[in-house]
Amino acid sequence: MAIILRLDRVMADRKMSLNELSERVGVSNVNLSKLKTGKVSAIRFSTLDAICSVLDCQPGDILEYLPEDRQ
Amino acid sequence: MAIILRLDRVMADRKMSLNELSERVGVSNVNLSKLKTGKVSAIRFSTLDAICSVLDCQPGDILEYLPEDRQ
DNA sequence: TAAAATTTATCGTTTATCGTTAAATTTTAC
DNA sequence: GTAAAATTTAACGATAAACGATAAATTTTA
Repeated sequence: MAIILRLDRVMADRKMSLNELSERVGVSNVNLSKLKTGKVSAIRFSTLDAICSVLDCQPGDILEYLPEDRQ
Repeated sequence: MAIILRLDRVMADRKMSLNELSERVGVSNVNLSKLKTGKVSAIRFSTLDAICSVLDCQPGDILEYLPEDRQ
Protein backbone atom coordinates (compact mmCIF):
# COMPACT_ATOMS: atom_id res chain seq x y z
CA MET A 1 0.00 0.00 0.00
CA ALA A 2 1.46 3.31 -1.04
CA ILE A 3 -0.89 5.63 0.80
CA ILE A 4 0.76 6.70 4.02
CA LEU A 5 -0.68 8.63 6.92
CA ARG A 6 1.14 11.61 8.29
CA LEU A 7 -1.16 12.65 11.08
CA ASP A 8 1.75 12.23 13.47
CA ARG A 9 3.68 14.92 11.67
CA VAL A 10 0.86 17.46 11.71
CA MET A 11 0.18 16.77 15.36
CA ALA A 12 3.85 17.31 16.14
CA ASP A 13 3.80 20.58 14.21
CA ARG A 14 0.81 21.75 16.20
CA LYS A 15 2.16 20.27 19.42
CA MET A 16 -1.15 18.59 20.03
CA SER A 17 -1.53 15.40 22.05
CA LEU A 18 -3.67 12.50 21.03
CA ASN A 19 -6.07 12.99 23.91
CA GLU A 20 -6.55 16.65 23.21
CA LEU A 21 -7.11 15.98 19.53
CA SER A 22 -9.51 13.22 20.43
CA GLU A 23 -11.60 15.52 22.59
CA ARG A 24 -11.68 18.31 20.06
CA VAL A 25 -12.26 16.13 17.03
CA GLY A 26 -14.88 13.96 18.65
CA VAL A 27 -13.28 10.68 17.68
CA SER A 28 -12.09 8.19 20.28
CA ASN A 29 -8.41 8.27 21.11
CA VAL A 30 -8.24 4.59 20.21
CA ASN A 31 -9.31 5.25 16.66
CA LEU A 32 -7.18 8.36 16.35
CA SER A 33 -4.23 6.27 17.47
CA LYS A 34 -4.94 3.81 14.68
CA LEU A 35 -5.09 6.68 12.27
CA LYS A 36 -1.90 8.13 13.64
CA THR A 37 -0.02 4.86 13.32
CA GLY A 38 -1.38 3.90 9.92
CA LYS A 39 -3.56 1.04 11.08
CA VAL A 40 -6.58 1.92 8.96
CA SER A 41 -7.26 1.29 5.30
CA ALA A 42 -9.91 3.91 4.64
CA ILE A 43 -11.20 7.11 6.13
CA ARG A 44 -14.58 8.74 6.32
CA PHE A 45 -14.72 12.27 5.10
CA SER A 46 -16.55 13.30 8.24
CA THR A 47 -13.49 12.25 10.22
CA LEU A 48 -11.04 13.82 7.80
CA ASP A 49 -13.12 16.98 7.90
CA ALA A 50 -13.04 17.20 11.67
CA ILE A 51 -9.30 16.59 11.81
CA CYS A 52 -8.53 19.18 9.17
CA SER A 53 -10.74 21.65 10.96
CA VAL A 54 -9.12 21.18 14.37
CA LEU A 55 -5.57 20.99 13.05
CA ASP A 56 -6.16 23.68 10.45
CA CYS A 57 -4.63 21.65 7.69
CA GLN A 58 -5.40 20.04 4.36
CA PRO A 59 -6.01 16.36 3.55
CA GLY A 60 -2.75 16.42 1.65
CA ASP A 61 -0.93 17.15 4.89
CA ILE A 62 -2.25 13.91 6.35
CA LEU A 63 -2.42 11.63 3.32
CA GLU A 64 0.52 10.99 1.08
CA TYR A 65 0.95 8.81 -1.95
CA LEU A 66 4.31 7.16 -2.14
CA PRO A 67 5.02 5.45 -5.47
CA GLU A 68 6.30 1.97 -4.64
CA ASP A 69 8.95 1.38 -7.23
CA ARG A 70 10.66 4.20 -8.95
CA GLN A 71 13.97 3.34 -10.56
CA MET B 1 -19.36 18.59 4.70
CA ALA B 2 -16.24 20.53 3.90
CA ILE B 3 -14.24 17.81 2.22
CA ILE B 4 -14.59 18.22 -1.49
CA LEU B 5 -13.47 15.92 -4.27
CA ARG B 6 -11.49 17.31 -7.15
CA LEU B 7 -11.01 14.20 -9.22
CA ASP B 8 -12.73 15.99 -12.08
CA ARG B 9 -10.00 18.61 -12.13
CA VAL B 10 -7.14 16.13 -12.18
CA MET B 11 -8.85 14.12 -14.90
CA ALA B 12 -9.28 17.27 -16.95
CA ASP B 13 -5.61 18.12 -16.46
CA ARG B 14 -4.61 14.68 -17.66
CA LYS B 15 -7.28 14.68 -20.35
CA MET B 16 -8.41 11.27 -19.20
CA SER B 17 -11.95 10.03 -19.67
CA LEU B 18 -13.93 8.23 -17.03
CA ASN B 19 -13.96 4.98 -18.96
CA GLU B 20 -10.23 5.00 -19.54
CA LEU B 21 -9.57 5.78 -15.90
CA SER B 22 -11.97 3.05 -14.90
CA GLU B 23 -10.16 0.46 -16.97
CA ARG B 24 -6.74 1.49 -15.77
CA VAL B 25 -7.66 1.91 -12.12
CA GLY B 26 -9.72 -1.25 -11.91
CA VAL B 27 -12.76 0.41 -10.38
CA SER B 28 -16.12 0.42 -12.12
CA ASN B 29 -16.97 3.55 -14.05
CA VAL B 30 -20.12 3.83 -11.97
CA ASN B 31 -18.17 4.13 -8.76
CA LEU B 32 -15.59 6.42 -10.30
CA SER B 33 -18.42 8.63 -11.44
CA LYS B 34 -19.66 8.83 -7.88
CA LEU B 35 -16.19 9.74 -6.77
CA LYS B 36 -15.89 12.30 -9.52
CA THR B 37 -19.16 13.96 -8.62
CA GLY B 38 -18.70 13.86 -4.87
CA LYS B 39 -21.32 11.23 -4.14
CA VAL B 40 -19.24 9.26 -1.67
CA SER B 41 -18.53 9.93 1.98
CA ALA B 42 -15.36 7.92 2.44
CA ILE B 43 -12.62 6.38 0.38
CA ARG B 44 -10.56 3.26 0.69
CA PHE B 45 -6.86 3.80 0.50
CA SER B 46 -6.60 0.99 -2.02
CA THR B 47 -8.79 3.04 -4.34
CA LEU B 48 -7.00 6.29 -3.62
CA ASP B 49 -3.73 4.51 -4.20
CA ALA B 50 -4.77 3.20 -7.60
CA ILE B 51 -6.08 6.59 -8.69
CA CYS B 52 -2.96 8.43 -7.61
CA SER B 53 -0.84 5.87 -9.37
CA VAL B 54 -2.70 6.09 -12.68
CA LEU B 55 -3.11 9.86 -12.61
CA ASP B 56 0.35 10.42 -11.15
CA CYS B 57 -0.93 12.75 -8.48
CA GLN B 58 -1.18 13.16 -4.74
CA PRO B 59 -4.22 12.67 -2.47
CA GLY B 60 -4.15 16.40 -1.90
CA ASP B 61 -4.88 16.94 -5.58
CA ILE B 62 -8.10 14.99 -5.21
CA LEU B 63 -9.19 15.82 -1.69
CA GLU B 64 -9.62 19.34 -0.45
CA TYR B 65 -10.73 20.73 2.86
CA LEU B 66 -12.85 23.82 2.54
CA PRO B 67 -13.50 25.61 5.84
CA GLU B 68 -17.22 26.29 5.99
CA ASP B 69 -17.46 29.62 7.70
CA ARG B 70 -14.57 31.99 7.84
CA GLN B 71 -15.47 35.55 8.66
C1' DT C 1 -30.53 13.09 -34.01
C1' DA C 2 -28.07 8.99 -33.50
C1' DA C 3 -24.17 7.23 -30.87
C1' DA C 4 -21.28 7.51 -27.10
C1' DA C 5 -20.25 8.88 -22.57
C1' DT C 6 -21.60 9.96 -18.08
C1' DT C 7 -24.69 9.98 -14.29
C1' DT C 8 -28.35 8.10 -11.48
C1' DA C 9 -30.88 4.37 -9.41
C1' DT C 10 -31.39 -0.24 -7.10
C1' DC C 11 -29.79 -4.09 -4.89
C1' DG C 12 -26.59 -7.25 -2.73
C1' DT C 13 -22.09 -8.30 -0.84
C1' DT C 14 -18.25 -7.17 1.53
C1' DT C 15 -15.20 -4.26 3.86
C1' DA C 16 -13.81 -1.60 7.51
C1' DT C 17 -14.69 2.60 10.37
C1' DC C 18 -15.90 3.76 14.83
C1' DG C 19 -17.22 3.09 19.75
C1' DT C 20 -16.42 0.65 23.91
C1' DT C 21 -13.83 -1.82 27.18
C1' DA C 22 -9.74 -3.73 28.82
C1' DA C 23 -5.01 -4.91 28.68
C1' DA C 24 -0.34 -4.01 27.26
C1' DT C 25 3.22 -0.98 26.25
C1' DT C 26 5.59 3.31 26.16
C1' DT C 27 6.56 7.83 27.82
C1' DT C 28 6.76 11.28 31.31
C1' DA C 29 7.60 13.08 35.79
C1' DC C 30 9.19 12.90 40.43
C1' DG D 1 13.57 3.47 39.93
C1' DT D 2 8.88 3.81 39.91
C1' DA D 3 4.35 5.55 39.89
C1' DA D 4 1.29 8.05 36.87
C1' DA D 5 -0.08 9.37 32.51
C1' DA D 6 -0.31 8.72 27.73
C1' DT D 7 -0.36 5.88 23.85
C1' DT D 8 -0.94 1.62 21.51
C1' DT D 9 -2.91 -2.91 20.84
C1' DA D 10 -6.60 -6.24 21.10
C1' DA D 11 -11.23 -7.94 20.65
C1' DC D 12 -16.02 -7.38 19.70
C1' DG D 13 -20.32 -5.58 17.84
C1' DA D 14 -22.95 -2.23 15.29
C1' DT D 15 -23.26 0.54 11.65
C1' DA D 16 -21.94 2.94 7.58
C1' DA D 17 -20.71 2.89 3.15
C1' DA D 18 -17.62 1.37 -0.73
C1' DC D 19 -17.85 -1.38 -4.56
C1' DG D 20 -19.75 -4.49 -8.26
C1' DA D 21 -23.39 -5.47 -11.47
C1' DT D 22 -27.17 -4.18 -14.12
C1' DA D 23 -30.32 -1.14 -16.15
C1' DA D 24 -32.29 3.26 -17.01
C1' DA D 25 -31.91 8.16 -17.50
C1' DT D 26 -29.44 12.06 -18.78
C1' DT D 27 -25.89 14.61 -20.98
C1' DT D 28 -22.39 15.25 -24.36
C1' DT D 29 -20.43 14.59 -28.77
C1' DA D 30 -20.31 14.27 -33.60
